[in-house]
Amino acid sequence: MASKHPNITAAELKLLKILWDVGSATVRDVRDRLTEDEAGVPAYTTVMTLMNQLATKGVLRVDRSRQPFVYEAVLRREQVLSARLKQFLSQVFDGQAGELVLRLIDEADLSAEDVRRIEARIEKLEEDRRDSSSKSTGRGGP
Amino acid sequence: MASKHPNITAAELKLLKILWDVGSATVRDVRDRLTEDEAGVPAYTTVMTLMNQLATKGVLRVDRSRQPFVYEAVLRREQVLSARLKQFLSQVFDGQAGELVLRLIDEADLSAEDVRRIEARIEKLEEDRRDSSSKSTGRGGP
DNA sequence: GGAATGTTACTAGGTTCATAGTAGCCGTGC
DNA sequence: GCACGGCTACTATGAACCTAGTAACATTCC
Repeated sequence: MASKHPNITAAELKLLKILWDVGSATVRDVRDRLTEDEAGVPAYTTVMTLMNQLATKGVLRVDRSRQPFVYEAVLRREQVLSARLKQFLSQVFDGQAGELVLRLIDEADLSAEDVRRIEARIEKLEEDRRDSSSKSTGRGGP
Repeated sequence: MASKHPNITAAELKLLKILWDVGSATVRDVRDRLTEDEAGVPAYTTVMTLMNQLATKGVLRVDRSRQPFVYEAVLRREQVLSARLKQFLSQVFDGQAGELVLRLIDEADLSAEDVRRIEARIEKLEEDRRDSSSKSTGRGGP
């Protein structure tokens, strides 16, 4: 059954990311791309189990007309990451996004490029807000 | 056994937050403060079990000289939230903090105050970086 | 001191999760 | 057509987690 926001576990997410990167892949393809992190690459059948779980949840689509089966992500990266972020934000930071951003600026090492982009985005956000409130404030005349 | 980064589960974190807020509390105090979310307030003994698990992990200290026992957080809010953030950042966003910040700016609804603070923090960060690179770039005059 | 009430210690059940094995199926190569 | 190699389906195990109950213990109030 396909829910719009299925619960995706950590191990599943790792596989899903690979699917997003390569577009579509077989179990073997995915397993080959798993970088050895701590505990080594999981067994072939473990990867298959996880991918089938994802398929059951409606996160992946399986093309069974090909042999071996070809898997492909149904949910877009954007959706999933946003849902995860939202959940994390409320669970850990009680929804206080401002706090989280400040902390990231302080603790994560942002590149100069990152900083530039963030500034631009903040600038844009403020402009948008000025524009949408200008009719009521009367500010911004000729 | 007290580890510096024990695994704190979602249910445990909820209790821990209360402890951070009130300083120290009994099982009953904590339970009384649990706001009814989805599934109602858990049983008294459930709260106790969780708090004892936290104590076992070294997250809480228990004063057993008082009756009922009084619990208090050992780990500071800062440490725990930072560790969680770090884990989330690497697990979901592959460590790309810039991406995460941009997404928050776009999707979370930041207050005007939030935006102000973020701007200031970014400004400060850039100043710091200018200062620390001025000796090598030769910029900044005699 | 004994009953009532609250607290703690211990135990347990049900769920999700990560991991993987085994048996059987299917197509290929000879 | 039959053996072999890879693939799939099904099943299993062990850990972590959330929840909670029961029984024993302490405290207090008469």
